[in-house]
Amino acid sequence: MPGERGTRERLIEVAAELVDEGGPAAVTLREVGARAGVSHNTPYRHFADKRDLLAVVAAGSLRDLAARFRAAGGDGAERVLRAALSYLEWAAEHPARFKLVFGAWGPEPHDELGAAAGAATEAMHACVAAAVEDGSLAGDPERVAAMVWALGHGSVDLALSGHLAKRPTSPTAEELVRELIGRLSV
Amino acid sequence: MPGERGTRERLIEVAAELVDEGGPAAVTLREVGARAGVSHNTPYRHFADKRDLLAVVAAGSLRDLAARFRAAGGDGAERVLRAALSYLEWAAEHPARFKLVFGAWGPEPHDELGAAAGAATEAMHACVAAAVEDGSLAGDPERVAAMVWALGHGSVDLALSGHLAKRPTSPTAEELVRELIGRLSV
DNA sequence: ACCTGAACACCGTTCAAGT
DNA sequence: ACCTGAACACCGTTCAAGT
Repeated sequence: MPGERGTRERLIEVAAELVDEGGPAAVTLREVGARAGVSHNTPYRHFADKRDLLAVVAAGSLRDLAARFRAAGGDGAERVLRAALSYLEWAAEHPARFKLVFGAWGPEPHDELGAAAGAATEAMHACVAAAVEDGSLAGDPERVAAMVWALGHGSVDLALSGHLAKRPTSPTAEELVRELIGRLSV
Repeated sequence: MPGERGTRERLIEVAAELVDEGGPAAVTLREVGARAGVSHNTPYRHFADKRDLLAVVAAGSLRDLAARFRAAGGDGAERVLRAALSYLEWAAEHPARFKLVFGAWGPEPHDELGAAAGAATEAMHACVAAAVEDGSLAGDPERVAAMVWALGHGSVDLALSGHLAKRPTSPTAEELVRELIGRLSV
């Protein structure tokens, strides 16, 4: 059948679903197995452990993000703004997965997750480098890219934690990103 | 004895220790009880559940942060910079507690944690409002404060997740904060 | 008021056994 | 190669009972 997929792909799909529904804590291997129609220890046939499964889910989300960056339209500073706004949208669509991606993975690195993070970083840097080159953004490209990324990330994370909207007059994440890029524009 | 403290305070202390050692996952009520010299269900005499205990730990950390903001020396933009840098230091000293404070608390709010977050936000806003008033920072105070907070928070969070230093030439969190405040200065 | 011991339901992980 | 069922150690939470 065309819709058929391997067990491994179904396990990843189901785990992502569970993360979206109730955060990483809601992902139990027993429930993953049940929803995928296999036993609760079948995941060990495809992943080293629970952390590995969650890291693969996170890596997939980061690859989606990188694809959005690459697909951002416009030129120069305008394109950087659109890429940054797509970051906010991505986080708003899957808040729990956003928290998972940037959560506590501990000291030991995970290859696939690290590679996906690197690719997303590169995609954002490419947007910014082009904008600095065509003269619509001013400053060292490395620093500008990191500032946009950090401010966008921080806005979203504070908003999701409920710590940004503590004051009634607090600006939104989108307003912050627009203001920063405005100030970085030549 | 002068060093004596109530069971409740010891439980909070021990839980904070465990968070620092191995993240929220390392905090088991059994280990908290053992280290505090009580049984594993004594915490339920003092806290609604595990989440409540962790939220109280997080609230204490946020009160420390607010105190550092208030204690920041200097004037105007200089004082904002020092407050922001103390945020970076605070996160670097207790990375796991930082992740806990801004972690996933779910939809239902926690009174003490919410109040502590509000107090920290107010302390940062007071620094920025003074700097805008004395003319060393330019812009709407609400927005400037939120930008500094968001960029500082995002830098630290990305650094702790290992996603900031993916490129060899990546700037540090401190460099990003300095550059932002430099650009916001008149 | 504060604490304990036993108990329940649940979870990650392992392993011998099945096809 | 892939999956299952039983088992182990562990955890959050509850509760009757103790002082």
